[in-house]
This record gives sequence, C-alpha cells and structure tokens, in this order.
Amino acid sequence: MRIGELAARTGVSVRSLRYYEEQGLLVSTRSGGGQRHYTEDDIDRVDFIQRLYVAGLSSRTIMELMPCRDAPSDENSDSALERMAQERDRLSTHIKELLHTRDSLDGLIAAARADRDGRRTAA
Amino acid sequence: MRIGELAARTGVSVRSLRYYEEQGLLVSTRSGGGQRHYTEDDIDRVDFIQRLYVAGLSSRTIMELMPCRDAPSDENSDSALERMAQERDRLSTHIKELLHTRDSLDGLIAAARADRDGRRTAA
DNA sequence: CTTGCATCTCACATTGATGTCAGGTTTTAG
DNA sequence: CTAAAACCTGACATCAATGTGAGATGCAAG
Repeated sequence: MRIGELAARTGVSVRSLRYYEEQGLLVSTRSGGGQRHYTEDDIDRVDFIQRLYVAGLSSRTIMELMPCRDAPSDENSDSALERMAQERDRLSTHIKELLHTRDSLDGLIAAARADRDGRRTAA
Repeated sequence: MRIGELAARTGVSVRSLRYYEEQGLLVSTRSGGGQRHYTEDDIDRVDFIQRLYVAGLSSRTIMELMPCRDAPSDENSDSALERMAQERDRLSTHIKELLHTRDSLDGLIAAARADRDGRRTAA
C-alpha cells in the first residue's frame, strides 16, 4: 500500500510516517517513481511506534528498542533487551506517579463535591 | 522564603517558577526591592502543579483547575470541578494505555529472554 | 493524452516548558 | 561599607514531533 493508505489505516499523519522513516523507525520499498510502498506488517509496526510515543519514549529510544522486536534472535539485541527492560521500569514508575496524581484529583473532586452539596443543603 | 529556596525545596528550577507565575499558576508577594517571596503553602502548590505537568496537562488546563483547589466553596468553581472530573477521566484513559503498552513491552521482553535462553541452551 | 489526485523533497513554522546569557539591582555576610 | 551571592527583566535558544506550503513528479482513469 502507499503512504496515504497506511496513514488512513493507522491514524498517523503522512508527515509523521515520513518522519518515522527519517528517524530509522520505519522502512519502505520505493516504486520506480520513488513512491513509498508498505506491507500489512507495517501497520502493526506503526501502531507499536505510536504506543511507545504515547508512553513518552523518544524516537531515539524507540530506535534502540526496535532490534528487540525485529530480530529477537539477533546477538546484538541483548543491549536492546536490557534497554527495553529499563524503559519498562521507567514506564512503571511513571504509571505509579500518574496513579498518585489521579488519587490527588479524586481527593479534590470529592472535597469540592462535598462542599458544593453542603452549600446546596445549607441554602 | 525567596525563589531560590522554593526552587531548592521543590526541585523545580527558578526559571520554571517564574514561568508558573507568568502563566498565573503561582502568586508571590514582592519585597521592597521587587524580589519574590513565598509561603510554606506554596511548596505544596508547586508540587501539585508539577504533578499535573507530569500527568500531561498544559499550564492552561492547570490554570482552569486551580479554582477548584484554591476556593472549593467558590461558586464559579463548578466549571472547574467539571473540568477536573474530565481531566481525571482523560488521565484514567491514558493510564490504561500505558498499562497496555507495558504489557506489550513485557511480552517482547519475555519473548526475547526465552529466545536468548533457548540459544544459550542450544549452544 | 490529459486531467486530477497522491506523492515526492525541502524548508520553514509551531508549540510549550525550560535553559541560558546579559546587564542591572537587591540582599546579606564579613 | 563593600564584595559576593541571589535576584530582577528581557530576550533568544532548544528540543521533538508535527503542521504547512511550494514546486515538481508519479500514477490512474476518462
């Protein structure tokens, strides 16, 4: 498929797909005229990339993780594996922080609601 | 306390504290010479702001939430309350995504480890 | 063949929080 | 009183992903 279709099917902009390629995260074959062509597999790949972006990883970091996904049996993926475990931990920590923040919000919301209802009852 | 101490005690840079004030998130009293002075309470306030930043909220959004924290009994905090509930939900969704991503990473890590150990045993 | 839509490259703009530098003023310690 | 350290404002830099626009080319359908 061409880039437009991949964009449509992943929900990622054409611009971003080209950027991913520029960063070495995504590879395409070129038609005679120079247009990018992708396979079905690339959809999953883009989804994965997106997920990591959402998780706050930089394209540089994602690049370091890719060998682990592409060639798990490759010798030099040992460092990628270590890197991935490290990022997993970072993510875990981040999730914990977010849960804490959510608790804070819940506390504020509950307090505000109670206060509001109190006022309403009093009025 | 002055800005340097607040920075030291919150782990937020002096530059950022000034920026928070510029965005209306933080208020300071000024000494005769124009230097900012803060109270102990401001430490919690800055911590709260930081937490929301980490949760991905923009300073604009944080500003909309502040009335709910500062004056929960204020009439016009109803909209802030609603906004806060909305952000809480957004955060929940985000956390769910991150958990999903962490699962993906766990899967890849497990696969890579299994593969590596398989190779080692075979070798 | 022609017309129109998709794609190409290249380059510059944007956003948001923060860093950094410069030149001047305030505060504090000796 | 004086020197050092902290602070002030203002402006410009940065980073990373993405938007956007121009000008040129590829490709598919009539």
